Amino acid sequence: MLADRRRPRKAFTNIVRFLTARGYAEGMAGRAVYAKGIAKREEILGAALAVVAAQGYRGASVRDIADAAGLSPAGLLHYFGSKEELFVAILQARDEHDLRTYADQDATAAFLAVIRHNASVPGLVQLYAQLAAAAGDPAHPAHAYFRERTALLEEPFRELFAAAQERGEIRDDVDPGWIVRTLRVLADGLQSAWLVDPGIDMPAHIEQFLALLRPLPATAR
Amino acid sequence: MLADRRRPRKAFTNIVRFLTARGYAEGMAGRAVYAKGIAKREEILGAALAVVAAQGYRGASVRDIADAAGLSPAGLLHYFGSKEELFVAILQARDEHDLRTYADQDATAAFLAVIRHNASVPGLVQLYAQLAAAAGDPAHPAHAYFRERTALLEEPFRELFAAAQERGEIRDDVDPGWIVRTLRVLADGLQSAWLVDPGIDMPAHIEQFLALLRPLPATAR
DNA sequence: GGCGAAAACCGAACACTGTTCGTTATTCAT
DNA sequence: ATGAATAACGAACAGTGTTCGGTTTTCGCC
Repeated sequence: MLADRRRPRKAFTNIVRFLTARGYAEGMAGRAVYAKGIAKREEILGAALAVVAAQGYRGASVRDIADAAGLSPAGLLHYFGSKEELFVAILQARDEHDLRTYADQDATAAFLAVIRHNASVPGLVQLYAQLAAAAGDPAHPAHAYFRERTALLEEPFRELFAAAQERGEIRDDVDPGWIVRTLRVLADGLQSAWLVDPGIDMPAHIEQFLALLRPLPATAR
Repeated sequence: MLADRRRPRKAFTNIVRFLTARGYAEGMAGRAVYAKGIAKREEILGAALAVVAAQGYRGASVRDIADAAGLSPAGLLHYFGSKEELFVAILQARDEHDLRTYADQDATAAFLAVIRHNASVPGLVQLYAQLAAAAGDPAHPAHAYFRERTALLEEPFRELFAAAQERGEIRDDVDPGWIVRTLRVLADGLQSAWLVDPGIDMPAHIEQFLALLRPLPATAR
């Protein structure tokens, strides 16, 4: 019953397992089943991201992406039901990659690492920001995606911060749910702002916020 | 030379004056000069917002908006050079309205009042979130708009928070620039998140953040 | 190893998008 | 009342995402 007092580690391994088991990740990758199809699907995702990075979200048409992937528009739509679903699939692939890459790190360290890495892939950030806004429409595929993703990611983070509170590492007069939501909303907003003004130092900004959460110096001095 | 120690009031009056003088507000409202034209321009703005509120951002075509305003698409484009500029003009009109409405209030109170009011106009929030994301593209009209708006609004807020720090009302170990940027980014991100999950209490969330800025109880107890 | 069902893929068409252009009708200062 | 600028339109345009019927390719199974 005594709480584990060691530093939190491998925070996301259970999420990764849950996601892959659920088919959220590359397992049920749409309608691709043949070996060639699976490879092509991956190629399309890469081509789409490259086109977005090169021409921006606005300038990325299905025809452009299909050309870049060596495919006709109709051939592309065979894998992803629509352009919107293709874009969502890119974000899902990114999630899966990030989870696998940072699964064995401390939660906040992984969070900061992702943010730091994002600054090197503006095309992806642009796509994310655009879809996060479009997710406001319940009919948009991104809506369900963001709802699921948020619920899935916030839960373990909440527990981690609650544990950190009990350990006395962060102030105990703030709700862990509020912290997690703030971090998410702050990160999303920062990325949108960073696209407009690349001078913004996203990791430093987040770290400043985390510093605000440190406990009051009542017992410290 | 002694600083005014009263509570901050009428925080935005100078901004309003600056904006209107610059033509940012309804003064240089595009190409409308005749009485009928000015009225029609206003009608289009209202119709566009109504269509967005009713059909969502995605479902709001130029033809729909033109119909709602009793105009042909070409007639509409006479006032606003493009659909994107029309949407930016809606946000500008909103800014102007908000500034006039809350100009005589305390800055943070006005900020919270705007957020609170936004929860009653989801169409407008959706439009704002969408354009804030699109502003990442330097070629998009929203880019220049958001850059100007950010610079214009953050400056006085920064000074207000710096003054509040000197008055000892908020912790002095955080950069006022960071506070202001965080508030903006937090508000923007919250609105996007609220569109996905309307259960979020935006004003309460912001107030929680402001509470974190209150000075440490070093002298208090 | 060839059969056949399913997947992969395409060409052509479709409805719709935002925008341009030439032209006509209306406004309003002089 | 005149005339130059504004207001407004119809028609056309290139481009969009998507659908559909059909052909080619893959690959497990007998």
